Amino acid sequence: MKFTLPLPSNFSFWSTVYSHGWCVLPPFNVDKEQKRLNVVVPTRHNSMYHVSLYEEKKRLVVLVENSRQLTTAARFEVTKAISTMLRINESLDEFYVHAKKHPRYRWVSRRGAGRLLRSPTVFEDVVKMICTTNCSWALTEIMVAALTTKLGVHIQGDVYSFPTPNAIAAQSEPFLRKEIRCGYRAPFLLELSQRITNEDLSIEQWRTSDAPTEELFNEVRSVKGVGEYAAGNILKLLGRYDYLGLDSWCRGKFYEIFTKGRKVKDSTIEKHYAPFGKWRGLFLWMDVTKDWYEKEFPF
DNA sequence: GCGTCCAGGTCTACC
DNA sequence: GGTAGACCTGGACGC
Repeated sequence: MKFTLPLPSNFSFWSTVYSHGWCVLPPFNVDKEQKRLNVVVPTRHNSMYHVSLYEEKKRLVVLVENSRQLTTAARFEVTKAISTMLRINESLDEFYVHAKKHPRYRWVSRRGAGRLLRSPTVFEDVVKMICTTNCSWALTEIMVAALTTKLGVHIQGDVYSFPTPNAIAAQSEPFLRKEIRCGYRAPFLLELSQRITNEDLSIEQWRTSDAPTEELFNEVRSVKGVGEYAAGNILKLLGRYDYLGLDSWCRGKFYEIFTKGRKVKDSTIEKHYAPFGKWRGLFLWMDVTKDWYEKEFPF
């Protein structure tokens, strides 16, 4: 089944797809030949839709690969999920006004940069973020691939959904360590999944929470395995950019761009971005990923 | 091929 | 509040 969705004038599909590494972590998958983003969209009634997305004539084409017909309710849910993932209805006008004031960031609105791709659920974003901590990107890919193929639902071909909190909570710690290769992160993933299944943590409400950012940050930090870096970046995916979420890669890029490769303290980096107020985390991300936008396929 | 070392964030114990 | 060490894996390196 195929339908299209309108896109705002300042929206760039490809800039959003390649806003960070999520697009290559399953169930996301990029088809470079056809310039499509493939995703698996779960719905409330446990239906899973394998969807292929691409831009055509300023509209987003939604191709549902595993269903010929969608009910009105299912189509509404799929549309809502895609809009959430691509941040289609999130206004970045204020950010772009800010960016245009600085010659260094004039390229940002021109490229339609700033919308950070996110998963259908907050749970998926948080699990993936934990899987990026203290390891190489290659290991993150191994862990996420194992989570989907061993604990997700098979959709079609080599496509699997991302596991639910229930699916992870039902596993043993040794299984997560040995089969998912997540090592010492295993108890963190188990505790997170169990807190959600026991209804001790309403993680999906974070995206619509109107709590002050600092309060939300502390709640995100209450998840074991989520430290300063992970929480800062999870917050960016919740639409809050007050924290930098620095990791070794970001620090390295900052040194390269601003200090001729000389290491500086994190507090120096924080002072550098302080003038950007609540958008500082996004301005940092624009700096460290600027060279991505000059390539068709950054990775 | 094998062993050793290192990088990568977070947690916990300790001062 | 700050710091050291442990956690675990893949990759680089030397032999």
